[in-house]
Amino acid sequence: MLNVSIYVNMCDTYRVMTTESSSSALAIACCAPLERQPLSAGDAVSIARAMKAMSDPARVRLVSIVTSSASGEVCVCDFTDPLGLSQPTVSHHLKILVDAGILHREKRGIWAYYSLIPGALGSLAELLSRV
Amino acid sequence: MLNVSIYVNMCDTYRVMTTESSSSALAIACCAPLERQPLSAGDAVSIARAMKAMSDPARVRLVSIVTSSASGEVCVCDFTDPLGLSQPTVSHHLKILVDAGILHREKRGIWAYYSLIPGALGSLAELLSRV
DNA sequence: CCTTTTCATCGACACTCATCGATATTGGAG
DNA sequence: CTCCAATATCGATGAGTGTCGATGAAAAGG
Repeated sequence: MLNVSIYVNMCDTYRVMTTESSSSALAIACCAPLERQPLSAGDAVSIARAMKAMSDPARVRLVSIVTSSASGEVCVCDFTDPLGLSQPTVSHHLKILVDAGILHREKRGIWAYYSLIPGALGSLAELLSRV
Repeated sequence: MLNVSIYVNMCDTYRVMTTESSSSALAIACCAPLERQPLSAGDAVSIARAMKAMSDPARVRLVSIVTSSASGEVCVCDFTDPLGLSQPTVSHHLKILVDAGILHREKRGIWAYYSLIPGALGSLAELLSRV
């Protein structure tokens, strides 16, 4: 299917004019030249996906509880009470954080222990600097 | 209304036991002590809100186009074509980025110029390090 | 075997959000 | 003042998401 843009502005007309002939029209146009190549659509999706993992207050607190733990390992039952959320909801958020590569899950006996993947938050911050 | 937790686990029972009497039950429990205080609910909401602003691929690309611009100023008409989105949708995303304190909007004549607020992305990355 | 405990998954619901077309608003040009 | 171009806002809609209760899965113990 063809991607047809309905919204047409004169700004694009100015761009075509300036690249093909004179540059006198640039002064009154709004089009700004690029200094470097913007992020590709794929890179933007990756960055947005990583940010979305930390875009919920419950998940931010989950990560905070892990980083605040002395042992670095926290089991699910330690999350439910301080957050005031049900156990299925906590498990749901933990899964999102694991899928995003932020938390690590290790099952030992009955309990599931969650720990922070080293450098995960750092690489998340580094992604922001690349935008 | 009273907040009643339906989900009850023995882990909490262990915690009460250890704080009130001996600590022999701690070894078999899953409860981990805290090294420092986790983020408050309010702080978590603030951080999550900031992250949500960058949790959409279109908004990530919008910011990237601004930072890639030689002049540092980009008008709306420069956003629509590379993103393949309609003009109302682009305006919608730009408003979210402005409200989040990431972009600055300046209306000059017919056009609206958007520029990056200095240090906005840096403080966003700094927020992550505080989790 | 059966029971208990922890945790994940499922199904459903309400709510939010990204997107668009239509319309309003603003500012320049004639 | 009238027309037009650029942008913001509105209303609607379909997709996504957070939340929960109910249920399933797995492990430990009797």
